[in-house]
Amino acid sequence: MANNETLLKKIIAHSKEYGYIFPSSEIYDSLAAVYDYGQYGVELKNNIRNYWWESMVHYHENIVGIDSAIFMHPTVWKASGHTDAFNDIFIDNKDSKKRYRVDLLIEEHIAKIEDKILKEISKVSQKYGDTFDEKMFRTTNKRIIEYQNTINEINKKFNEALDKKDFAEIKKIIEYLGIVCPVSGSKNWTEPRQFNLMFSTQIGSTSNEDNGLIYLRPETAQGIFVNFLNVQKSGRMKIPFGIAQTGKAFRNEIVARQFIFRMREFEQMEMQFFVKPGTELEWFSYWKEQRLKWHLSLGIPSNMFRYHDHERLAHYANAACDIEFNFPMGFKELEGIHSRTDFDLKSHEEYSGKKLRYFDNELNESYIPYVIETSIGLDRMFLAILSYSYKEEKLDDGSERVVLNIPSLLAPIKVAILPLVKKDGMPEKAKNIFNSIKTDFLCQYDEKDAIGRRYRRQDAIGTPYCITIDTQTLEDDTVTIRERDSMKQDRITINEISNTVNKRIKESYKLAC
RNA sequence: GCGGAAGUAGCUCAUUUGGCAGAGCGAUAGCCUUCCAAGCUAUAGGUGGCGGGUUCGAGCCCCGUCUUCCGCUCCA
Repeated sequence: MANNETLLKKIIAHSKEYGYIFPSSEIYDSLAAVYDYGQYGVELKNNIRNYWWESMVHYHENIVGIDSAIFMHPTVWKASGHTDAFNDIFIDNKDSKKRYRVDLLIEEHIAKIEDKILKEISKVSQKYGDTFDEKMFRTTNKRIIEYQNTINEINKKFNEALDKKDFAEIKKIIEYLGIVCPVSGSKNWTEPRQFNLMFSTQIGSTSNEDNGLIYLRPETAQGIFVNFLNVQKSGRMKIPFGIAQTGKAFRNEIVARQFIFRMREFEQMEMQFFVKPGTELEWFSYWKEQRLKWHLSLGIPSNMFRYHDHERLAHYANAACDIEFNFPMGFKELEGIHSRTDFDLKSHEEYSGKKLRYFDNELNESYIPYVIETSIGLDRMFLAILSYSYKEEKLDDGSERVVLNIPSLLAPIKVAILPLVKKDGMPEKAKNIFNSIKTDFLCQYDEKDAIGRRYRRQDAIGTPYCITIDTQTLEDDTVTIRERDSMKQDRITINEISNTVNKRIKESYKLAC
């Protein structure tokens, strides 16, 4: 564990030193849990996004992409459940330092009372056997009626306080009920507090009641759902079909840490797949499998990944699974695959009053499609690639090197062009080569310092191929091509550079569809 | 948000009763070098996180604040 902690630290330091990731607004002491991508970071990030986009949108004729706005009508978030679900009220126990969701504390308390009712019932039902009438008993037994009244009373008071956002009243209820912290056993509570997980801002001219209060989207999925009909009709899409989107999302995390794993501003790559009701679980397992294949296609070993099936499901799902990656902090969620049922479209139908249905010619009827969601964090994928790639190697000659074994398809710089020495016309020759292949790959020219040191520099930023120009190049137009991982060199002609690099990159991954 | 540790050059770290702020690596320019870091010369780079206080004098002591790291509740 200690090793893994230092590994993450090393990756963070390496990212900063070599232009991958910088803390946001660093000269002003940074902004917590916000990061900027540097000159190599942006290339890697773009390459990951492109690979995802091509695998999802270009290689599937029944999946199309969109790019919806970050600003959305505020009602979208009422319909999605975010306005309520992401506005939980928390309370801290001062002794155990534990934080609890107030509604869950109350729920637990109510569950205890319900337990008492059930005990009463089972006691009596054993006595009377088959002739026992539970309904009758519930409505007539004095004790049960009392319990039930208590429950109703708590619910009523709590909901009233919630509606009014009356935090003082909420605290009173908790104190009145004598709820104790399960850990410390004390009733030493802080004031209840609200953590709004959505960022809000003002927009001038919306017509809603809150004076133009709108939110930055906490997920990109809703942009897909509200455009479901637009895309389906304009694209003449037939079920099953998918809509994909990548883009920024924003969440005001209570605790945002672990580098770019959990940021306030992050980027998602989501695909919502619309299917016939009743077929959703088949499609769920299909996409579960497909998405893992996509990860493995990059050549990262399969033991770095694992599935994690959800036991407790979110309000909108009837099946859910994470693909977890073995980050330096351990196995953590990288991608989620959810069977979202018809929750979102149905809810948008209710709130918007617009029919969001699909007419199925085979069945000769219309229905609200069910949805399978694949949702991956781009920044998390970035961190996965980086933490898999970062290696400190001890070489045979006793020296050490730090290398990023980034899958070459995703590497920021693909080719470095290096004159062996800075004289005898080698720099000029090298610049000619640079100019002739710069339209094929992102290249970098470097003539400073000894050749070995330049190789190490390229290793450190993860450049898979180095082309070196030497005396022989001047005689017969051949160069050496050096592989980052093996450090082996081959001699090829200048004309072969593009094809060779292309071929080797293609061989390094299995096309994912 | 709460508790614990830390913050000195781009990076890693020195600088002790409180007395002129330093080194290595890196960077830049040049020299030397014909294939895997650590050859030579020169140069740049610091209001010691920031703000206040104590003191003749603060990087060091005190207070506040910000940021980062480590532990606790949600999520992609």
